[in-house]
Amino acid sequence: MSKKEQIIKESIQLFSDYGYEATSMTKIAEQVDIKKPSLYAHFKNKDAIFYSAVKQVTGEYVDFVLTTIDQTKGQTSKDTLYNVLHHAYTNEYQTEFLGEFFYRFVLFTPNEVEAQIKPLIKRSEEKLESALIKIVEEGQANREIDATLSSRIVLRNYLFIFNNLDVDVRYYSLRGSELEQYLNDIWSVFWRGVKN
Amino acid sequence: MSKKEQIIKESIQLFSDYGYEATSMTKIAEQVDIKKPSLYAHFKNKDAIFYSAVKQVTGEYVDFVLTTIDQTKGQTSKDTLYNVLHHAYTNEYQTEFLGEFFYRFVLFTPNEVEAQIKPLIKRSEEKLESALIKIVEEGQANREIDATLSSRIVLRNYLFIFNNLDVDVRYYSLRGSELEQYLNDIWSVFWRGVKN
DNA sequence: GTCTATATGAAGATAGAC
DNA sequence: GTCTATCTTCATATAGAC
Repeated sequence: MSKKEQIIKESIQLFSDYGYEATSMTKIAEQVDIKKPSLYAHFKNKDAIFYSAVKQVTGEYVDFVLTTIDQTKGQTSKDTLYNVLHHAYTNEYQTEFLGEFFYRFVLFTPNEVEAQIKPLIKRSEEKLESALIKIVEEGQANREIDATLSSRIVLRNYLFIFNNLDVDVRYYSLRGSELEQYLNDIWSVFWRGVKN
Repeated sequence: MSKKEQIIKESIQLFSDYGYEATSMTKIAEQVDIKKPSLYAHFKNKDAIFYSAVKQVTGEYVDFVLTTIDQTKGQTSKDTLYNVLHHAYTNEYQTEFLGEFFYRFVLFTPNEVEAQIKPLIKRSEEKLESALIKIVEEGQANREIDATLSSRIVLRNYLFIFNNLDVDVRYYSLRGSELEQYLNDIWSVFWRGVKN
């Protein structure tokens, strides 16, 4: 791994744990075992490191979810929707790493970099939504999902869970069987609410 | 309003908008129109201001919701649950002010003050949950809500919406009829999922 | 309680040698 | 590319006069 890649990797972890302001260039330099001024040989400034970190995380996040969707296709829509959700929340990489960073900065973007990173996040959301709406519409065509509900409402409710479950997982430190229980409690009411 | 109360009031707004680290003592002093060192006549340090701010916001938040529950009682459980949710999200004080602060620091507590404020937040949640579980159980006794679902599952789903709708409202800047639509989309699927 | 002046430290960033 | 040394700015916080 190049020094530049190392810097991005370690800064993702630090930004995740401490937030933007509380992550100093000194801390980043320590993590990659160089001195602070050497960082400026790789990046123009702190904002540039942050931007690269966001770009990498949003990219990995989209790839992760799209791959999961691909791998779970060919099942019923119910199973696909459930498995995508389940896989996203029982995969350690997603829950311990991507999610923490992603949601921290989606929800509370530092003012200095807001204009730069909002488009990155918006594009990643659009990609996921267009993949998921297809599954919902297939489910309605199959009569698995109530077709009197608009696909927009079903998708909105699914995304509401998909996006916000992360908040609860993090807040209650849900893991293992507790997480499994929580996920099923939320899923079961959702499915009762949309099934045909 | 005393100077001390003014400091708390203005600091809530600043912490809300900029976060903990990015809110400086200088900014707080400017907002209340005194010089920075004068702040230290009222509070020991920045953490103490933050603690007072959290204490006030969590107190007001609990009062707001409990008052809403009281005012909407005597209706069906369905109406009470819906109205509590609706009132919380169409009240400007809640959406523009309490929510922003509350969720910012519930989700991402600054490390310096985490140990002090976690108990404040936990207590406020417990109060709300014990008020809401009663309404759910009444609804099950009335046969409005499916009694084969445990009250814990129903409450969990309701709180999931109640707490996390805020995240979406803020993220998508939902207001007026858009907010109303969003809220109804989420509520309608929830209610289909739990009703008898 | 409020101020001016100041201490102390750490932040982001640069200059320039190697 | 990496370093030491340094600049500048701004942070929290205190001393002590009024």
